[in-house]
Amino acid sequence: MTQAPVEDGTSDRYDPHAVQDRWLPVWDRLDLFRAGRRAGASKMYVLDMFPYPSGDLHMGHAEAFGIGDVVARYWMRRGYDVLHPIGWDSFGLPAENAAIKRGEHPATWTYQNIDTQAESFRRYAVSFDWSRRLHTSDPEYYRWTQWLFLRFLERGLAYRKSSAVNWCPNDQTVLANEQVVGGRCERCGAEVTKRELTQWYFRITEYADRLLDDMAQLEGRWPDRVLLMQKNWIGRSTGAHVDFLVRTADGDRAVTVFTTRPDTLYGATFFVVAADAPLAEQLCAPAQREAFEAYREQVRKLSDIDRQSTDRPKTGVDLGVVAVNPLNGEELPVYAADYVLADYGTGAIMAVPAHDQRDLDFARELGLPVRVVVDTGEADPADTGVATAGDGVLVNSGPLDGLRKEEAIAKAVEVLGERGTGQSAVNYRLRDWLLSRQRFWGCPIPVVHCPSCGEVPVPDDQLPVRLPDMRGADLQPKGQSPLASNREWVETACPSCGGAAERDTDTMDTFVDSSWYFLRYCSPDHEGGPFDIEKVREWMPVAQYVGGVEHAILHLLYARFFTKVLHDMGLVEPVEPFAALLNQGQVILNGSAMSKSTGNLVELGEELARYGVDAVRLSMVFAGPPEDDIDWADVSPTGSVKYLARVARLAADVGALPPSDARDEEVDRAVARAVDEATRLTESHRLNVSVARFMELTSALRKGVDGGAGAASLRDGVEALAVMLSCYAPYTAEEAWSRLGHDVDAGDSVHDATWPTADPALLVQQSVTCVVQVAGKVRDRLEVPPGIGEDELRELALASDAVRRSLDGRAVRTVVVRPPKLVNVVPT
RNA sequence: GCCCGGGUGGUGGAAUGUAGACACGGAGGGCUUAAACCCCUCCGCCUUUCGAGGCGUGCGGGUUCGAAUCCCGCCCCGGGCACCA
Repeated sequence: MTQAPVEDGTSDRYDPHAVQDRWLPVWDRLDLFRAGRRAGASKMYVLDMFPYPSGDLHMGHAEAFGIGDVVARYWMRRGYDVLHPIGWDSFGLPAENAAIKRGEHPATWTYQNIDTQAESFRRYAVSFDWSRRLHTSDPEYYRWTQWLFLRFLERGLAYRKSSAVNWCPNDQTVLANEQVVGGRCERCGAEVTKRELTQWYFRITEYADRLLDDMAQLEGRWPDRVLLMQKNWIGRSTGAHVDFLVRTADGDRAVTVFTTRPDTLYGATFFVVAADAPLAEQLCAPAQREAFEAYREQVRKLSDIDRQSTDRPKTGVDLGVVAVNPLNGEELPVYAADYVLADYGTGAIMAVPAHDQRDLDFARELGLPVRVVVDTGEADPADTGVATAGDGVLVNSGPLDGLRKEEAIAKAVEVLGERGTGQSAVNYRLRDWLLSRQRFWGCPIPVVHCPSCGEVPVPDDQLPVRLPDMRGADLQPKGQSPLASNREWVETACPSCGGAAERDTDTMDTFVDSSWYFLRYCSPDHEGGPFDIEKVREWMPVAQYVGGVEHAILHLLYARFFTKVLHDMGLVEPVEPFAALLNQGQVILNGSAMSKSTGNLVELGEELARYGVDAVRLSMVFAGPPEDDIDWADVSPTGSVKYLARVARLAADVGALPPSDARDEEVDRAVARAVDEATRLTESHRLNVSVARFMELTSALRKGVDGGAGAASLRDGVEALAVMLSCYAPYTAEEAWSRLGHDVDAGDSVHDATWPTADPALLVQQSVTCVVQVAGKVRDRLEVPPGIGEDELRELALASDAVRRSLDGRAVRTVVVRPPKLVNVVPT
């Protein structure tokens, strides 16, 4: 598989593997990337989303960490004290599943993979500060995950409730809303079903407003689409809570609904309760009980996917009771239906078929009346089947008649308020974060269930609640955590009364672990708390976060939530953890995602063996903008190898030139231009264009060498190139640096060098190409001084032969002059 | 269905008043006993008297002296949400 080194036929060979073998041990010894090395320098935190240890690194890691490394190294070269840590998100389902399959312990599998990945990262030459390495499955780490959980519990932000939850029948565990994608389990793809279970939640909904409003700080620094996805996911809608009185067999009962359209209250012609909500059962008249239960059974059998399919006809059942409209006293029939969701709003709605499509569909299905109360100028929904949701003038609405929609909403809320039957309200699509999992390989929930004291938190000084070893035990998922079968572990003394009690047997969602790891990196060995507040103050927030868009509404939302809670606890200063975010694209192959199961796969290890680390890294960034997907079938690592060999050859040639002070203005200008542009381009993450500038500079320097240009200029130019390239292709840059005569072994590494600066005087061009257009078409090009005046340029342009020829005798109407770059001559 | 993002040579992609930088790929040439490596030239489409001319950034309009870029309407591709009242 390994290709013979590229023979360049001239003075020097460039063998990428030999270069790697030469410099890697030297770098290890020089310890170049430890945060805090540059005392007094400004601090900068550059972070890559930490990996999950499944097998060795793959092409996706190479892309993401390659980009992150360019960013980190760039700021190091710019003189910043950069924190660029690495760790592993090492709890989680895949470890457990793999372990079950291989009959191994999850820890064995996990830590073996971590070691493999760590060694691969080292060879891939990512500029990590290895002294801060952490694993979320270490007791030293999860002790503090538990500590944080207890703080959330104290603040009422962690709680247990019984509810219909997402259940993955394959993984045999509950899932958070965020982990259900299109009705399927995010991990395994199985269809998710519902189960009524008592589970632990984080009250993330309490932070919904701040999660939404603080996004203003992130605008322009996070990708727009991530902000938009979070905004839609939180889904704030404003409207009103309205209290209806429902006449049940057991007497009258107030039932509140949420609506965004209180203005349409007079158009309500029926009332609907979610069939699977406890409320439906409570309201149901005895005579209808049998029909209701049959319907509810039918609903429960539906999978989420079927239930959510949009073109399914609306179904429901009459509950045999009526709800009283608080505005006009009208009695409305009450239905149970599955198009109303139990866990959004209050699980009950007032139905206004004329102005809501879903209500209209239901009304037409069951032959219920449709009453227009907002005249929008459109045809009657009862005839067309199309509800009118737009603005208009209120009709058939008593005191609201004649008002426009917005006015009517305000008026309706006012009237409801006066009568004490409603008020304005805000509702969110966001649900609380279900964090408990019925699986083994996770952070134990530090709570004890005591028959007399109830839920008792484990005292801080008894943390961590260690995950028992359970080597050899059956970890097969069976619907409750395997921990439950370990009686020795489960049975414990109540921390409060000392009586016999049982540990909570669930473990936490791994997204809890990853919601604060970036804080732990600031002081990874801290023992007095999850992190050293002072160190966090020094480094946070993360200046540049790099990771995939797949975490747009999972990890990124949770980490933002955690940071806000910790801010409220006075532990963290910023309210946002990640000041800037870069979403790198995916590496795909022949148009589709790489996947082991379909065999559509390129192994990173093989590519590295074939082309070398630098060529793979360079190909990744040169292929296109960082945020775009890369189809590996379209890239040419061979081209990258050739380019890197050119650089090494150039450095050898220039390094061999006899010492001289001779300069060359043309070379100096080319270098200054490249430095100036590459600086801006790297800083704005336009890495592919930056590489193009390096290639141009390389060609210019080659031309200089072959043409006998001044040695001092050539030497400065290759040094500048080596330093800039060191962020992109660290091995080759070091090799070039060494060939220029730097004693790397003695500590003079290119990775400790300073990013070059461009002399502004050299950036001023002596002449500029001015484009001369006639009627907007380019007819001539003139070389003019950059400071040329408008009048002078106009005359010069009008005197051009090409312009005269093109005008062909026509008179000139106007001349647009934009010195020094453009003249547009407009004929009549 | 609703909400985003995007359509530029054979390919990946550059370009905010010169469309196609930089590459990949292709053609031709140099070096070589030969090949590889390396170096040079050319490659959007059409016409051409070789001077140049016409057409071109998904399609159709518009604004402007000037539009790949801004606006309107379509078409296609990708992504997010999906009975959220």
